[in-house]
Amino acid sequence: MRLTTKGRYAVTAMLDLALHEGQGPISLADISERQGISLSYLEQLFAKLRRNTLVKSVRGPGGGYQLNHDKQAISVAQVVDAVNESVEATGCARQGDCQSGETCLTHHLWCDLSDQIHSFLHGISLADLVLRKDVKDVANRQDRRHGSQVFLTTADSLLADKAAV
Amino acid sequence: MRLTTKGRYAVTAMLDLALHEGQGPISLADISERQGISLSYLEQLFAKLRRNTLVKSVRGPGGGYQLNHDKQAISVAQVVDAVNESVEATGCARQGDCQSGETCLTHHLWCDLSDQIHSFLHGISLADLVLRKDVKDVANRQDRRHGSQVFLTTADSLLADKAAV
DNA sequence: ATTTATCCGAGCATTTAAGTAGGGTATAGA
DNA sequence: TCTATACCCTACTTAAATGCTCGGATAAAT
Repeated sequence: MRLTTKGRYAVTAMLDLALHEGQGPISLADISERQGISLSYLEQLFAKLRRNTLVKSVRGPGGGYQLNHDKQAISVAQVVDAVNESVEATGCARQGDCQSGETCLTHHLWCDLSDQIHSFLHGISLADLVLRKDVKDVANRQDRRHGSQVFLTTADSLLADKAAV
Repeated sequence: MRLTTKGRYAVTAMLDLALHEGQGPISLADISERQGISLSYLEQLFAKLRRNTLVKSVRGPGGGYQLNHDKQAISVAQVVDAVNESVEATGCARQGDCQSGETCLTHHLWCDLSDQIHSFLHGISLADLVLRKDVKDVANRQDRRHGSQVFLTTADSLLADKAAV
């Protein structure tokens, strides 16, 4: 099992798409600038996300990427899985043949751990993240800094202004 | 974050010690044979476990390793930590400076995940594992195969015999 | 036609895991 | 005292993955 910037980048980029939903296709250049991720690396990640039908692309000027499903229907676990970062703690892919064909001493422990992690990440959708206060705060900071027009509710604006002071 | 055979080996080896507690020092050669782990690699892992005072060693013939604390007092999390496999999902070690000094969009998500994993692994002690049926079954199979005398309760013997048929 | 963007593949530096190799040192027992 | 056993330690090797870069191709809007 491993969780590195690869999976974190993927989730961050997908969340960026979710945050700017309704603004048409979002280019990778925008995401790269806002989230501080290398453009070429983003391309590779989005190739996998597209193959897993999590996003759809529009080519040409004004093009970019959009979520292919509803925010609520995309879980963090799906995104992490899509870029090949398995959230699987066993070494035998749950087969139980960890020790030369037989079950190793700690097999079930790692199965339990895998279940924990998977159900945790599966229970969080992009929509859930968009609603979180800490996410909103960071998103507003990023949008202000990179000159994107954001659609804030009055309440959100007041909160953001307060946070900025 | 990463969890590979390194951390799994460490927990498996520590559990082997816990299972054979009261039989004097256990040699790494025994653990190597029972658990199918390279002897030299075990030596490296136990160097770290010893530096973290999780085990104590006895040198010379008849020597080996023993748990340095009570089974109940050693958690899986401690063992994994000892071999430098941090169960930390953030890339900034919780500092919140993930994106060029500022907090990245998904920082809090990975903090939450880290908490989940850590509290799960912290809540499981070696004593807990020793009591599990699946662990007992594997341990009995291993001991029978490698000719070690095991101290079974009558109930355990019956269970093990049944399982062997 | 030119610009903007997604696509696609090759390649590369760095790190880590996992294991090998080959020394040593302490000690129980003959 | 000798010797076998076992811990101890350092250094190397192999393989794989991460996180990039670079160069180019294709599609579409101006």
